[in-house]
Amino acid sequence: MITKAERTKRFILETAAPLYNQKGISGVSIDDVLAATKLTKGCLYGHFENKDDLSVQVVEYMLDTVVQKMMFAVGAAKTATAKVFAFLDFYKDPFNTHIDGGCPIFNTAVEVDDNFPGIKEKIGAVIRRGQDTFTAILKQGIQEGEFSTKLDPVVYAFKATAAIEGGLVMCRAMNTAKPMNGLIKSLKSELESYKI
Amino acid sequence: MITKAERTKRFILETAAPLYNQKGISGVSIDDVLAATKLTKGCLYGHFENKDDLSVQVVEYMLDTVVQKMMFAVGAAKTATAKVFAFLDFYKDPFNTHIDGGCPIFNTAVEVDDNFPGIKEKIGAVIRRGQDTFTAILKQGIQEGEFSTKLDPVVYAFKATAAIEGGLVMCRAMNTAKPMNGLIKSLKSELESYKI
DNA sequence: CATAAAATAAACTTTTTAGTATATTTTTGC
DNA sequence: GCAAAAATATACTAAAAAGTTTATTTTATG
Repeated sequence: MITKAERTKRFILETAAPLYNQKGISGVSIDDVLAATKLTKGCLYGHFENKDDLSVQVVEYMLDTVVQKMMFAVGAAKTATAKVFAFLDFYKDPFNTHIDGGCPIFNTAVEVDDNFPGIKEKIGAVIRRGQDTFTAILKQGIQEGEFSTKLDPVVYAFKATAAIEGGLVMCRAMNTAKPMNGLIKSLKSELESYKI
Repeated sequence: MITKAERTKRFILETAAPLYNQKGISGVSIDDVLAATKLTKGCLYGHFENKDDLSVQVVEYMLDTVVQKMMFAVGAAKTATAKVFAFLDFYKDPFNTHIDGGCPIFNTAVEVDDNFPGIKEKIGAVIRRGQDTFTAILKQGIQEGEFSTKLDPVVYAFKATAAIEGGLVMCRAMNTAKPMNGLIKSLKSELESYKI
C-alpha cells in the first residue's frame, strides 16, 4: 500500500520538476515550490532535509522520468532503424518536452557543469549510459545485416544525440519548431544511407 | 582617450564573464563578482545600477566576445569549405572555450529559456543571425560551384551548429574531449560529400 | 601639481531566502 | 471510531544577498 506521505513526496517532486527544469537549480526558491504545490513549509521540510536534498531528488526524479520515457519510446520499436527513428522523434516538438522547459538532462548538464559536482557526476553517467545503449543498438543492426559495416556506431550515436539536443535548445531560443523537422529528416536519411 | 572608468567597467565585465558562464545568472552573487575583481561595492555600484544591469551587460559582453572570435576565425578562411571547417573547429576543445565554462550563447540560452525574457530575445537574435550567416556562406559555395545544389544550406547549417553545441555540452558533462573529434570529422566529410 | 574622478572602507538598511518550532487541525488507514 | 500520521497555521530565527551612505583616500590627467 502506498502511503499518503509517499504520495505527497511524489507530488512535490512532480510539481517541482518543471520549475527546476525551467528556472534551474539556483533559480528555484523554496517559496517557489511552496507556491506551486500550495503546501506549507512544515509539510515540505517533513519530506526533505533541506533545499539541497530537495534539489538532488528533483533532478534524480527528472532524469529517471525522461530516461524511462525515452526507453519506452525506443523499446516499442522492433528494428534498429525503428529504434533510432523513435529516439530522433523523441524531441520532435521542442515546446512539448515531456517535462516543461526542455530536456532536463541537458538543462541540468549546463547548469551543474562547473558547479554541483555531485549532480554533474550523475548527469555524466546518464549520458554515457545513453550513448552506450544507442551504440549497442547500432552495432546489433550491423551484426544483423541491417546496416553496412561502414557505419561507425559511436560516431553516429554521438552526432545524432548532440544534434537533437543542440537543435532543441536552438529552436526554443529562436522560438520556432521548424528547423527540428529538417534536422530529424537529415539524421534519418544519413542513417538510411548505411542501409543494406 | 580611454578613461579609467571605462577600463574598470571593462575589467569588471571581463572578470565576471567566466563566473556567469560557469555559474549562470542566478548562480552568481554580487559578492562573487566583488571577490573575483577585488573591488568594493561602492566601486561596482558606481558602474552598474544593480545586479540586473550587471547581468545584462555581462551577457552582452560574452555574446559580443564569442561572436567576434567566431567571425574572426571564419573570416580568415577564403573558400566556403574552409569557412565551415573553421566554424566546426571553433569548439574542437570542449575544455578551452574562449570564455571558461562552455559556449556562452548556449549556456545562456538554456538558463534564460523560460526566464529573463529580455535576454532570451537577444540570444534568439544572435542564433538567428549566426544561422543566416552560415546559410549564406553555403549558398555562396553552391553558386560558385564549390558544392552541389543537392546541399540544403539551411538544414546543414542547423545540423552542424546543433551538433557542435550539443556535443560540447555532452563532452563537458562526460568529462572527455574525445567524441568531439569524430563528430567534427563526420560533419566535415558530410559537407565534402557535396563537393563537386 | 591641483583637482576632479575614481575607488576604498566601513557601517549600515532592506529584502529575500532558508530553516525552525509548536500548537492545532485534518486526514487516513486499521 | 480512533489513534497515528500528515499537514496547517503562525510566528519565529538566521543567514545570505542586495543595495545605500558617507567620509576618506587614491589616482589620473588637464
